[in-house]
Amino acid sequence: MYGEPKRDRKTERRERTREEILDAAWEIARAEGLAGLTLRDVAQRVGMRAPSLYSYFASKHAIYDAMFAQGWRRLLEGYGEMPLTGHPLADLKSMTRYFLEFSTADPARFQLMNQRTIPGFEPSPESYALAVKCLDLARERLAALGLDDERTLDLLTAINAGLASQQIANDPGGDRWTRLADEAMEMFLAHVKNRRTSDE
Amino acid sequence: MYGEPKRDRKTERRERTREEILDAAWEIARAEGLAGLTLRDVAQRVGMRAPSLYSYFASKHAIYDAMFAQGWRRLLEGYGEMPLTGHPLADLKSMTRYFLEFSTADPARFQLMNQRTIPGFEPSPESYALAVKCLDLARERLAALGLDDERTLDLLTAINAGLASQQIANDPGGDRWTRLADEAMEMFLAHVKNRRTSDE
DNA sequence: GTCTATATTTGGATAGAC
DNA sequence: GTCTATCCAAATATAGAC
Repeated sequence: MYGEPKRDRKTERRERTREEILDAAWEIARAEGLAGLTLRDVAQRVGMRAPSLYSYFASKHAIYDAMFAQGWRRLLEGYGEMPLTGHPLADLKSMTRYFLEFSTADPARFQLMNQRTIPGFEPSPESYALAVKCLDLARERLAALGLDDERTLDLLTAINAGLASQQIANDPGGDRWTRLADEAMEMFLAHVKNRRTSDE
Repeated sequence: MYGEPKRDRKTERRERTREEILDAAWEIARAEGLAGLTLRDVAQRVGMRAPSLYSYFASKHAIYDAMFAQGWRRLLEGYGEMPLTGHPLADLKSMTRYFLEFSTADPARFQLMNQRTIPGFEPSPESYALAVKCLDLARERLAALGLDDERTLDLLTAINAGLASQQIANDPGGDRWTRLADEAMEMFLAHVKNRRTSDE
């Protein structure tokens, strides 16, 4: 009896290869479009043949699913590490700016995370849970600013998604919509503040 | 010399068939997803074989292009026929509501018109001109309400696109975001009015 | 775990008869 | 203008050797 080894080198190696494959998939999605992803191309980029990928992922959709999870996990981490001030307007601006940078930096990723465009693909419950967790964090952050109802959160996500999607579709690489981020947050905050006072 | 016939029956018939084909294409896009469109399926639905479609459209992308044009033409007509009151808030609400109904009624159409999701597809200049014309109309309408700068228009399109895209992606068939339309327009109008007075 | 070979399906597009 | 026949290419996925 030796007990459990502290690290499972085999599992680690496997996990590294899985990430290599995902990195390659992202590169191809960025270059060819999300729907232009093919297993042959992914395999070639990691120096394999297409069938070998099946040792790491059960299907092409499983790769999309892992990418979906990776995207949301990264955004969640980014939000988690963001320094906040407690000043509503400043924090809203920071979060929106971060979301827009994250989104426009990789339109294919935005498409996978936020739009339903690959026929037949639906994220697994585990992957979807990460998206939910990310929204939960946003909800907490809003609540910390004194904004705690669901409608407010939905309005905010619509504004942010709209800015990102217009930027990506109609001015890729530019800043025609991303530069409206601060103004949009001023508008949003003034609105929700005003609504609260007029409720009293 | 008989002069020109008033109607070219051949051209008319051809045009009718083209529209039949497009109708079929829309049905399939709605059922299978925009990217799930195939020439075989389209042909079958109009009672043809796939190669026969090439008498009407030069390629699959040409079909997408015609669909793109059709979508924007219809939205343009809808906006054109809309009765307006001259009251900014009421008119903004009407236009946004109309856009959201139009968009959520056919997610595949929204995807084709507003997102860049089909690898390799770009609308022809003539088709794109319709999208521009539609935006021009929105610009005029805003100007008639006293809102005449580009930033304001961009902010409005972002809000509307965001509401539609969130509704379609995260609550298809529901009204979680579309029901925010009126509130969003109140927020938007209050903001642009306030900006003008604080400019003076 | 990776490969070759291949099954299987599919889809866009063309040639040429009728 | 529609068809049959076919091309050509691509893509996912599996079987089985090494």
